[in-house]
Amino acid sequence: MDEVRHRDREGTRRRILDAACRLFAELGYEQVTMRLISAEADANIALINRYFGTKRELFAEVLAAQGRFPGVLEVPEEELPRRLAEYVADKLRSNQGGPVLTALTRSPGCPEIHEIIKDRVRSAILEPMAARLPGPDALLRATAATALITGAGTLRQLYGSGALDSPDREAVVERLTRVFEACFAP
Amino acid sequence: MDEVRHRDREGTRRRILDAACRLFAELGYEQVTMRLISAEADANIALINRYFGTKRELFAEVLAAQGRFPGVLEVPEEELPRRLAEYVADKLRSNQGGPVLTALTRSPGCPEIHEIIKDRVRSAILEPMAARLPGPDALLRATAATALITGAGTLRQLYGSGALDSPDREAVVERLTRVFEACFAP
DNA sequence: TTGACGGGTAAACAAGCGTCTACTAACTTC
DNA sequence: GAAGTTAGTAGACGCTTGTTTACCCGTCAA
Repeated sequence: MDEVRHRDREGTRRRILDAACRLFAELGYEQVTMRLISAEADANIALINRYFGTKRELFAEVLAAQGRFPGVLEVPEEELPRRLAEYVADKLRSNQGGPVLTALTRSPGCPEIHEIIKDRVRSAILEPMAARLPGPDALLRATAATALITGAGTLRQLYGSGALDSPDREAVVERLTRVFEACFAP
Repeated sequence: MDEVRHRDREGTRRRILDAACRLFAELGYEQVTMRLISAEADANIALINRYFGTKRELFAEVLAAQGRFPGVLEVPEEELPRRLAEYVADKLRSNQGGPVLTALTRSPGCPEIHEIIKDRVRSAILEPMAARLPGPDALLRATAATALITGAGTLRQLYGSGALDSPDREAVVERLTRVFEACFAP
């Protein structure tokens, strides 16, 4: 029997936004369909367009709802390389980067959301990271580190629990720490 | 008026394969349609399926036709970091990696070709590179370097001629060289 | 009680995709 | 010259996509 559905505009809107966030973060933009979101949010498809406009706009709102690079950067500068290394080794291990990183590793090359990803990566990752690096070429060094994170995510999604974490975790973290240090060194 | 078309099976097959290679290398898998390939190759769509089966199989044949990581690895070990740095700074500057690298930077997260990319990246990049690295953890170190190349390609495609090459090229090459050295160091 | 407002729903829409079928016409073989 | 083989073509097929339309019906003010 059909449950009587509550008439709860804000609640429904939030359920849709949460579902979209989860799905985009797991599958990327193109693999997520409106029908998949509606099923996950237990809401009618038409409501997605009614509340958010187009799929593109919904995606933009999901990314905008994300904060800056999650807490990883809030650390003294000398600990940053190790912290990022652990992030790559652990967080990426469970495919649990946020929607911004997922957009970089699963949905690049989709022209529809090119500008959105571009702006969000800059404001959520590149610029905060560059701001923490003293000395010249801060943006270049932040870009190198971001490239490493991005590429690691791509390979991780390709090979699952292979390669990057098949030896003991400590060896991986140690290696990545040195690489990040090379990215940041003046 | 319509030119009389030669009946040239091998020629047509090659035109299709070349066009597909060019397009896949520029746009990635999903953005390339069968109709786009047929137009670029100036051949009828049905012929693509006739000669290559499915789009997926055509893509696999394009990747298989590519050699190993193009000549970049054929260099003494101590010159490898700088060589890769120049490759990333220059070759990626013009979006001219081959179809294999493009698949990594524009078409990851497409389940349809997951296995194809996986196998090809391993055999064309990871394993040849690991084979050139003496000492333990060769695969891990090759993976780190590949992650850097991949991520650099992704960011490059995102920001165009920005970030990674906005300062003088020499600074970029110098920086990347150090990072690759950190990837390869025992 | 009535009437409008608005959240929710089902169904259809147009467009694009990969793929396939039926046909034409050029070359080869006898 | 007739018959058969085969490269090439046009068009449609079935499916999925994002998006929109037309319609319900609970809620609440008058």
